[in-house]
Amino acid sequence: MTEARGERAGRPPSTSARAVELIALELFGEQGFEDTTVEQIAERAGVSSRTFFRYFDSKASVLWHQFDQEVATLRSAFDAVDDELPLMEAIRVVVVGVNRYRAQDVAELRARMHLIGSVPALAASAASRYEPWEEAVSEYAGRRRGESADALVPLAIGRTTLAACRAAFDRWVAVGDADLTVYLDAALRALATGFVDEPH
Amino acid sequence: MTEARGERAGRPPSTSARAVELIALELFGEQGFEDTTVEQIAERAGVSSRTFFRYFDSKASVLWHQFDQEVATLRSAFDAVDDELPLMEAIRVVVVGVNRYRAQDVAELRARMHLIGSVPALAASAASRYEPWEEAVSEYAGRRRGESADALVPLAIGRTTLAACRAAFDRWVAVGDADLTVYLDAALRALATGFVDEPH
DNA sequence: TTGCTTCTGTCATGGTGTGACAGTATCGTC
DNA sequence: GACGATACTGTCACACCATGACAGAAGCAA
Repeated sequence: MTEARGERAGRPPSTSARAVELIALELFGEQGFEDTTVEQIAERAGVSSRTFFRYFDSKASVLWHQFDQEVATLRSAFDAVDDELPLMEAIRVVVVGVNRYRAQDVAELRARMHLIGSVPALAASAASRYEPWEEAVSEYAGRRRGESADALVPLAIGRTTLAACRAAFDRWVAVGDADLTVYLDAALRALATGFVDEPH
Repeated sequence: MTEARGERAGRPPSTSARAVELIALELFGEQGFEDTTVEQIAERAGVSSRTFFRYFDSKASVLWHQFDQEVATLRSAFDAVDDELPLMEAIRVVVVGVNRYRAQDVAELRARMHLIGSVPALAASAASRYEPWEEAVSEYAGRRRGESADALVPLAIGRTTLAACRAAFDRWVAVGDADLTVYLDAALRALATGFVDEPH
């Protein structure tokens, strides 16, 4: 009978996932990912390490907290895109559009992507984190092509789209002379042409 | 001065990486990857768990022992391929050719790929293991296009080629009604066309 | 036998991640 | 204000992975 709850109940959380995330990013930047223990993060956040693992599944999960939420954005963008566009063009428009980060977030994004790219343990965790993102693309491709998202080509489209975007991210982190969207657009255009040898 | 060694020296190994690998695969099949401890593998192999970690970097590394050696095969195949072929066609020919596994190895390959696809910890380890494979493709693409392998497009070609192959592998493991090379060929042909919507 | 080399086991240790359980802080209700 | 329900927290114990240090074992060559 006590179903409908007004606002909240029980003891309020000591902190928030976002706050812990920022502390973790700070420590990772100071002394590296491997040399930072969960206990250090928890201590600076004012909680026990046991509580850290209630906020995040693993030490690596901290880096993906923001990203996980962006998959929903991606899905809704696919729902809104014009289906008159050729398939790969629609995907490019959606992906580039979703990645127009606000200027204030660029520094944090860059730090995060740099860590993911340079720390083996984080690169390893990437695969499972990117999976929902890939699936969103595969499902759109399947819908457009009238097949299951599990079919070979939709699956390949999801995977290769992510692969092209990761290449763009890596180049952007390494060079960074232009906006991220420029790199993404170039990589996805190349993918859509099948990487033809440009006649010069 | 004791440089040139005849055959061998020192205490001979108790076992071999290959023998430990087969034991591990057996145990993983029986009771799953997570529920198999390194100590169990080592015990059945007649060594201590410390010695296991001298044979393999980690528990997951066992699954990649064979794969690591195939990258050399891939590289030499790229050296031998006809450069007159269009770039993506050459890549397809090389990759499909390298994957013509002998019939006797198919069962083991399938078991391995199934584990890699279904166990999160193994999927996570995949990224770092595939990296040299991707690089081999990127280097060939860079050579053919007259750019660095680190440039955006060669990097994207390496990553997307692997992504397409992984899609083929997954479908082959799930369905498996035809030869692996059929799936690889189809995925790489689709990639080379930029996933155009087939007119029917 | 001696010395060198290579592989091995034992021991100790640090770190991740989880289950069990009790404690604490807030709610709504009487 | 006392009460129970709820949600979060800390402490404790534990299994497992992975690594460094060190000594012992087993082969070769002189």
